[in-house]
Amino acid sequence: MSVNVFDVLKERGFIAQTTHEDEIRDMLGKEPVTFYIGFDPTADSLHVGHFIQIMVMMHMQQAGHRPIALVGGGTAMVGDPSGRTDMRKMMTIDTIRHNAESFKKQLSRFLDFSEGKAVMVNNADWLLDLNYVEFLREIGVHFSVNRMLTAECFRSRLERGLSFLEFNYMLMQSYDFLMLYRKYNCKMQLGGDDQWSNILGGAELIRRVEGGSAYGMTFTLLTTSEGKKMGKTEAGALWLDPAKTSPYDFYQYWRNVDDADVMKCLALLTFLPMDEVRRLGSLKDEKINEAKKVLAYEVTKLVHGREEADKARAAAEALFGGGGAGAEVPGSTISMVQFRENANIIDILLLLGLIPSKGEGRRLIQQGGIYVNDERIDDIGHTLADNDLKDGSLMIRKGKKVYHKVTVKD
RNA sequence: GGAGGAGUACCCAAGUGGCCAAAGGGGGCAGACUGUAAAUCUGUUAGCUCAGCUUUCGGUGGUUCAAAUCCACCCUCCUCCA
Repeated sequence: MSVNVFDVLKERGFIAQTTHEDEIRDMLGKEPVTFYIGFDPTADSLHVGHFIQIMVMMHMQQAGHRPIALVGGGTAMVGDPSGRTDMRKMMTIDTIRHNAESFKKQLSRFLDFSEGKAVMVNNADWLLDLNYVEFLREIGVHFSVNRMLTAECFRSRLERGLSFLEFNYMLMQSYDFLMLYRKYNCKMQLGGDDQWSNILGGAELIRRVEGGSAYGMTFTLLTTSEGKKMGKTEAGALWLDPAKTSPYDFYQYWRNVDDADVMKCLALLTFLPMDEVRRLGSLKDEKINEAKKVLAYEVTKLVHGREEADKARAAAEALFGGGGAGAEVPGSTISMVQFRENANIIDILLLLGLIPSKGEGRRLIQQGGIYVNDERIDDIGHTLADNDLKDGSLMIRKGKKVYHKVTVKD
């Protein structure tokens, strides 16, 4: 092994906390290591927050280590209190099962699961059949409530309330680590920095029960320079599922990150060499737009593939760069009948889902935020006519950045 | 189980009979300025058949010409006691 993956992760800014920095570095440098990261299926798609963990797994796999992707079909039944200020809604078993399937599909796109190079497990397989008393006697005995309560993730919740259900989450996750240690000789657990206490719990459990050495490492959460969580949009999270967040929107999200966050995102979310990352990240003023284009393209390519990334980039250039009459511009197709029945500008905006209510539409127009074929609409009673169509389509723009191409077919 | 306290729009939070579709802040959206950035400034932020009407202040019912505001019951959360 030429370059130690630990150094790579460190240089790129992934690592937040480690249990034993030197030992971990040594181990990763001299032998293939089996490690795991857990993903609780709380939604039907992974999002960008998960993607950073996936990046880590890819880096590790490339360095010859073996990732275990754990889908938390069992732990999702309980809900992780870490990083939450309020109680989670309990999820139904069917929902969790469905989500777990989606997670599996998405994860298998990023890692090579052939020939045992990576493993996918679901902790429902061992958690759901546990016997309560046995579990308490075998595992529960090793946990000190006093100590757990001093953990940051519980302390914040003591003020707002913490159910016994959630309190057990740490034990379940610790048990996962123990199971994987026994079954796969899994020696490391990685995760987001909010997982630190849970990871420590597992590493300590293994040391106590098995006398073995287990390690943990956490990664920076993706936050903006102002400390806000990244990957959140008004519509919710930035999903990896193209049906939930279109590749175009995904591209645009990264195209529009703050100047201050460009370098961090390039390091964490692309495989570009660090020299290049540093070069792009140090660009100033409007030059930094080049870096943002690279970022948007590279991340979209990783998540959605080259073809989708090309399309997203072409659409962006057509719309913002005044380039060719964009082919892959986001939009929708309606029938001639629909077009004529909704000729009123507000009706068509509503039909296209660009506004949530007519009141919103009136406001937008009154404030000059709606354009049809690049002409500002200033009358809330404006109606579209057939000759607004150019080659059977027209372009509606809302604000500065939201483009929607309407194609009308018979 | 007992004693107190609280539940207001996307979030925080003011409002304790009419002047309340509800102050202020945050967030969002739009405009100006710009680099598809940030900061700043301005407007806006329940719905509709929009200078009028309808629905909204945990829920249900009541008092009143008039209720977010008063009364009754219920639900949820918090604190202290057991």
